[in-house]
Amino acid sequence: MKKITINSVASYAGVSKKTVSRVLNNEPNVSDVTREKVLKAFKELDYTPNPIARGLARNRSFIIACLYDNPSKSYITRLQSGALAACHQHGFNLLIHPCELRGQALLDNIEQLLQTSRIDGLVLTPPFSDHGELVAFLRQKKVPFARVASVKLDDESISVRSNDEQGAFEITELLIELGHKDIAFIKGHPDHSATEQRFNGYRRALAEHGIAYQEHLVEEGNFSYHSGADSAETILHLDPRPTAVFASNDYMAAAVLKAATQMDLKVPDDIAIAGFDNAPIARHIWPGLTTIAQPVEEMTRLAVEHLIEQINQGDNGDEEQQKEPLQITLEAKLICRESTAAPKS
Amino acid sequence: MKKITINSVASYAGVSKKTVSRVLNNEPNVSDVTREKVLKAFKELDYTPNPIARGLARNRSFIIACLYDNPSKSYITRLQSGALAACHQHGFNLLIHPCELRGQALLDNIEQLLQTSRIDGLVLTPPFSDHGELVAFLRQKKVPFARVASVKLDDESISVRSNDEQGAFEITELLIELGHKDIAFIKGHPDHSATEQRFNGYRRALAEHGIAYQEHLVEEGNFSYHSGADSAETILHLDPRPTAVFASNDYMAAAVLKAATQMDLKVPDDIAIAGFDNAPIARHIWPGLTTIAQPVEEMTRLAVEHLIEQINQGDNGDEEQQKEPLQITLEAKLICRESTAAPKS
DNA sequence: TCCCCGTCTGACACCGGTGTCATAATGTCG
DNA sequence: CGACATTATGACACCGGTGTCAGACGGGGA
Repeated sequence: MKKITINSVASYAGVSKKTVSRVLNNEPNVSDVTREKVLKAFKELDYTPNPIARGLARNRSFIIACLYDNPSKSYITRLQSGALAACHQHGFNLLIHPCELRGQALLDNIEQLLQTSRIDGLVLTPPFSDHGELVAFLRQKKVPFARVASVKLDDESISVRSNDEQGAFEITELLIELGHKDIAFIKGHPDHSATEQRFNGYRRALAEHGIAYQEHLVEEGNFSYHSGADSAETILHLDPRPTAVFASNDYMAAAVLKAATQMDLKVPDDIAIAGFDNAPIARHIWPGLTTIAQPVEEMTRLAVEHLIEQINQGDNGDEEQQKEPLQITLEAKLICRESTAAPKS
Repeated sequence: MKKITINSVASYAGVSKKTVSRVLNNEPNVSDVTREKVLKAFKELDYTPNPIARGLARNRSFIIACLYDNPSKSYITRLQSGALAACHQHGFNLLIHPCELRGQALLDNIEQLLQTSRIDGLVLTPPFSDHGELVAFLRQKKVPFARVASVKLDDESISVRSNDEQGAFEITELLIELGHKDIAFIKGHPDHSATEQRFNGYRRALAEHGIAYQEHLVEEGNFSYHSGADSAETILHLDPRPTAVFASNDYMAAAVLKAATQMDLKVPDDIAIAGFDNAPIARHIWPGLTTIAQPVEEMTRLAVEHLIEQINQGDNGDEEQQKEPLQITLEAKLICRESTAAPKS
């Protein structure tokens, strides 16, 4: 099996390289007859253009990278799967790039990534989506990027999110309507902008239902299971004990559930528990966790789709013709499982 | 900021392109003085070679792809993280390629991947590691590949595994030594070769301890939580009920735990449960699951490391000089948590 | 001194595509 | 029917590196 290049195709079809290239890229000014000849040659020789050569000539790699630093494996794989779907649809490939937000040298790390892999664009996922320095850096370098689940909308870049504040509001409201008044809250990681959003939703629900905010019911977490366990330790030993706990994600909620079970508390009768994200664990434990499901795949898919669009159009001479800042908000969905019910008394 | 190419460096250092290239690739026959001049130019111009151009000239992409089809998110991310570690260390990048084993066109899918991304090598993870057709296909196409956790060792390709049979043996033996005699078993996905290995370990432990194998205690699963739930349904309603359940992975074990809890059975007193893999869920639930921890990252890291070595040496003229079939087996570790204890009576 | 040989270096073609431009063929209008 | 615009096509340089080969240089043996 010998290699089929554009030259083979050209001589087989009896035309020049350039004409073959025209057909490949759907350029105008190719007669129907010629086009047919070339297409036939493609098929008969089973030709696939070499993306590397293409990349060199057009200064493109057809690769985008996905940045993340997230403790939740399921979140990561959902991001990846959404990104991949969009990539494959447009002939792109995806590079994954986990890296630490707090690393002493995030920007250096990214710079090196850009240098060594020549990616065409970047998808920022939490907690990078709202990292001001990084965003500024990418803008200055003119690297196309899109943000997933970012909060700070600056009207200049692609951003796809879901409404965390509203989700947290709804789940808190659910607890309130079940009759809970003392609802503890476990915050997420301070670097994630979702953390503040979810906290805000919690407070707004309390406020709208005339329930006083009690600071001692709020614990600092960081989205990890471990931090949830620590917070649970404090919350479950309060006197009086709150009748419900709303944790900013499912891992922390699972930790609360485990701690409660170990203390022989019945969930949801003795204490109701709610989480956020609809991670697999939410339905793998008993009782299943009431939580909020976000369309993570879809968010990422859309973000990447628009990113690729931007990359491709930046490629045309038209240059910046369309400063169309795409900002999309998708709906999150409340999922009720067994971990929430009315308080006992 | 203008682009720095090999030409800029060459003229800055006052040498030819080719000499710069020699320095870049650590080729011999460059005088120390010249080398210093070029290295100085690298630093002062802050030069990074363009991997795409390099790739075109040497017919390499410096990218390898990781194939998987696995329901366990944590397993996937562990694979990825091990593969990435090795890739980054050697200046490679990683492409992820989830795809369905059962797809009508696995080989077409892979062929397309090879065509469109020109990857330098492939990492096969379960269940692809033992996919005979795929392996034959890759050999025929002369695509370098390495296998993670494969069972069929054919002495011709790189393969890094851990001993599943032994792990399953140990965990079964643990249950037996605790006093269990009726130990149910839930099999994994039939396409995964680990499934048979784990089953074999279970049977060997029974045999070595003089316990008769009871076919009705064995259920067919497929590694998914859902299949675990189905199997649990059957097993927990057997009369007499077995005193222990060993599931082929932690998700299925978690499903058994959930089902048992819903039936008001106490774990481990009424029924002991063991899993496999040490997935996060094993320690996120109560009681924590006794399980087997495999060094998945390390396995993948080693596999990729040797894959890259093979790729790089195949690049030299030496051609196949070293038919060194690398097959490594790493240790798995038994982790005891609260889900196992002696039977009640 | 001459010849041979190993070391060091650069000119040049090449990898497999794309961009630019010139030119030929065709159509359109006054 | 000639002037000119438009479409179709190919020659050639170019992207940024690497491989091949020839030539310059210096040292050692005859």
